[in-house]
Parts: sequence; structure tokens; C-alpha cells
Amino acid sequence: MVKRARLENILEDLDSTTKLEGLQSATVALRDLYQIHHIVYHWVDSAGDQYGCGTYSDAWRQRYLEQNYLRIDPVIQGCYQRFHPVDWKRLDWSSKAARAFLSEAIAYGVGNQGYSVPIRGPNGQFALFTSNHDCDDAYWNQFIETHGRDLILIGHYFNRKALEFEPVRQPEPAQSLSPREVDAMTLIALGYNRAQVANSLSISEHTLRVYIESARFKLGALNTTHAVARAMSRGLIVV
Amino acid sequence: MVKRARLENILEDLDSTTKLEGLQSATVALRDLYQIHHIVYHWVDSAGDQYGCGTYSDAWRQRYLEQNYLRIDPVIQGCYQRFHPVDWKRLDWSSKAARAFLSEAIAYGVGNQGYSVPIRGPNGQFALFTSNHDCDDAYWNQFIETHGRDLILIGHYFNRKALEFEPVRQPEPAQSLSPREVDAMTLIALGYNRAQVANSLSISEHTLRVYIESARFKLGALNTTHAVARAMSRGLIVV
DNA sequence: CCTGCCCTCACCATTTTTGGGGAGGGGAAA
DNA sequence: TTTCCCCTCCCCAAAAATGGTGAGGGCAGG
Repeated sequence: MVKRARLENILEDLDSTTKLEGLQSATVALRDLYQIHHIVYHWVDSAGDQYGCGTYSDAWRQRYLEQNYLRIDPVIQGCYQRFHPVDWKRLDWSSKAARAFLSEAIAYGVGNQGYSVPIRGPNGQFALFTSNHDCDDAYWNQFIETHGRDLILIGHYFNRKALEFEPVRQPEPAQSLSPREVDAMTLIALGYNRAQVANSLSISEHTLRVYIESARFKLGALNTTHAVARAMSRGLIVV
Repeated sequence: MVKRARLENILEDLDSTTKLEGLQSATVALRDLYQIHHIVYHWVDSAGDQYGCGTYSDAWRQRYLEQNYLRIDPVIQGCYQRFHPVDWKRLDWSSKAARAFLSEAIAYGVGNQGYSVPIRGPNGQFALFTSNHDCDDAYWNQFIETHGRDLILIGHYFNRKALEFEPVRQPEPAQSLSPREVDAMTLIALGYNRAQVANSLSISEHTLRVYIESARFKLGALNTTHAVARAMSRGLIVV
């Protein structure tokens, strides 16, 4: 277990980082402090934008982006479906593409062991804080046993810091929907057509349309489906 | 700062909790250890189911459910839109309903100070781990300064434990979509109509329809909007 | 090698949604 | 008190989505 004082130092170091590039050096510092191979922070925006920083080689970073490995990387894919931090060993490496990806990653200097902490935002934002090392299972298990909790906390602090630098990623000031609009959009999102929804809400279909159009307008949506998507990604309705 | 050994004990206590009711006693134990008023774990499913445990009075719990305060509780509303743990003081209490809610809560024995840690799952699941106390601002600020990090960690462990008891809440075995289906559904979710999407993907509108129908079938959706909603809530597409 | 899944293309009739107009009553905030 | 937003209701024509059926080539895993 890293001494508590040391963890404090790391967190304070993150707190004192004042520029986005600072995260890069904080990452390097973290790696040194924990004496592991790599530390990587990866962000995927709800708009599909991505941002990352870490200690992987430029070559691998570039290769990753060029090949759009985001789509097949089992770490991303697996963590996207997962609640909790996960050891790479527990991911699904069964597909041929995944194994090829791993081989290539290792060839580019990525270690064989990893521990990734998924972090989610209110609007579908997704970040991943990964610690990577090259060692045998026993050593790694011991490392995670010892440092896993620190890594979780650091991941969250890291994410918080990254967000401060990019206010763009903050949710838009939630233009809220009226209760009726929420009702309408929720039922629409559940797959009912307007006649059914109107019936279900005991209002006329015409009235229902007003709600839908109003919601569409508020959300700046091009059509009903778009409005549902936006309402969901903003957490205005839950389906 | 709570001694590290003590935090360890709490987390181990959570680890050794083997029954759902056990969480209730773990909650009480946490409260005793941290000597604060209340600790509450609250869960809202993507299906709208909710589950909670904590040290609030039965009366308040019942009242809360009866009145469906989930809809107006600024803690829920605020944290749902937020990335990071938040002090209750920083929430929006400006609406009349919110202030009335707070007064009533306090009348039911809820403390005036709170710190809530939002935790999100891959399919829109949302959990909130709240620490609540009745004290002045200075004391509370000091408490959070000291224990905030522990509370974040404990919240995550608590959530992990709660999920183990309710495998129902685990994501359904993700019936995945093919790449083209993902493309199609994503563009549809962005509000484009079929002609635009087909054009955008450089395929015929007929082919596009096959993807949409296929996705709809895989997702068990009643129509395109429903399919988009399901794909989003399962994290298959990100908009 | 066979099976299953993925990608691509096509038609027709029917149902559903959309766009744009107008109108009145009620409640809460400024 | 006035203003703004919310809830409710109505018509019509044009545009878009849906349901059902069919077909061929390609690639990967059992």
C-alpha cells in the first residue's frame, strides 16, 4: 500500500495542475510514483470526440487513432459495459481481432497487465483511467490488491481535473422539460405510437403533439427520435 | 483523515457483507465510524426501479416514496446532471418546491448538510451514496475536506456490493449490433432521416432500412425510436 | 464444408408522423 | 398585476416510416 501521505501528494499534485498539458506530466509523475509501466487517461465524448493522454509511445497512440482501434479495443469495449474497475485479464480476449490487437499493442511497448477504471458522466460521457504494466500475474495481482483503491481515487481525481480544462464537455445548462413533456417523451421512448401515448396519458393526440413539438423545440432536435435521444443523453428522461 | 486502517476495516466490512440486509447494518456501522448523522445509498434503475437503504427514518422513507420525491429532490436532480461528488450546499435550492422539500426533510430528521457521490453504470444505471449530517458549515467543510476521499471510495465499494446482491441490475447480455447497424442507429439518433442517413453512409435507403429493422429486431424494439432508446440505454450507441 | 451472420439492392400499399396555423384557462414568478 | 409558461383542444395536406417478401455475394467459425 502506498503510504497515505504519498497518495495525498499525488492528489494534491493533480489539484495544482493548471494546464491541460499539465495532465501529461502528472501522468508521467504518477507512473514514476507507482513504478509501473504506463498510465493512460482516455476520454470518449458523447459526441464521439476523444481525448487521451498518457505515457504510451507516440507511435502506438498514432497507430491506435489511425486504425480506429477504439472500436475493437477490448479494454474500451469491455469497460464500456462494466460498472467497476477491471483487470485486463478478466476481459474478453477470445476474438481473433482482440488477440491481434493485443499482440500489436505489446509490440508497441504496451505492457501485458492492465487495470482500468471506468468513469461515467451524466450525459453518456465515458472516461477510462488505465494503469499498465509488464510483469507476471502474481506480481500484478499483488500490485492491484495493494494499490487498486488508490488507482480508483486517482482516476476520479484525474477525470475531474481533465474536465476542468475542457468546460466544453460539461453538460449544457439543462433545458428542462415540463412534467407532461417528460411523460410524453418517456412513453414515446418506450416505443408507443402517438395514439397509444395519448390514450395512456388520457389526452387527445393533438395535445400530445404539442408536447412532443415543444420538447423537440426545447431540445433543439430535428425530429422526435432525435428529441428522445437528446432527452435521454441529458438525463431528462430515463428509459 | 480517518486512519487508513480504519478505512480498510470499513471496506472489509462491506466485503464481508453477504446479504442485502447486511448493507443496512454496514450503513449503520459506517455512520457510527464516521460519527455523522445519516448514510444513504440510493439506486435508480434504467427501468425506473429504485432501491435504497440507509439510516433515514422509516417515516421519511415512506413519505419520500409516497410523494414520489424522487422527481423534485434537488439532490437526485442535481447529481443526475453532475459528474462529481457534490456538497448539498452547492445544489440548486432556488425553487419553492425544493425549499419545501428540504424543510420537510429536516422535520423528518434529515440533517442540513450533505455530501453525495454519484455513481453511474453502463446502461444508465444511477446510484447515489449520500452522507448526511446536522451541523454548521465550518464543521461540515472540515469534515468533507478530511473524509471526502474516503466517502468516494466507500460509495463505490458500497455500490459494487449492492450490485452483487442484485444481479438483475447487471446489464443484459448485450445483444450487440453490427458496425453498419451501429452507424445507422447513431445517425438516426442524431436526427437525420432515412434518406440523409443512407446518403451519409453511401448506401441505398433500402439497405439502410434493413439495418434499422435488423437493429430493431435485435433490440426487441417496437419502432425506430424505441430501438434508438434501447441502443442508447444499453450503451450500444453513444450520442 | 456447411451454417450463420453481415452487407447490399428492390417494390408496393398502408400507417404514422410532421409542419403550420389558431385558441382559451390556469398558475407561478417577477 | 402582468407576463410567461403549462395544459388542453382542433383541422388539413405533405412527407416519412413501416410491414412484408425476395435475392445474391462475402467472410468467419464449427
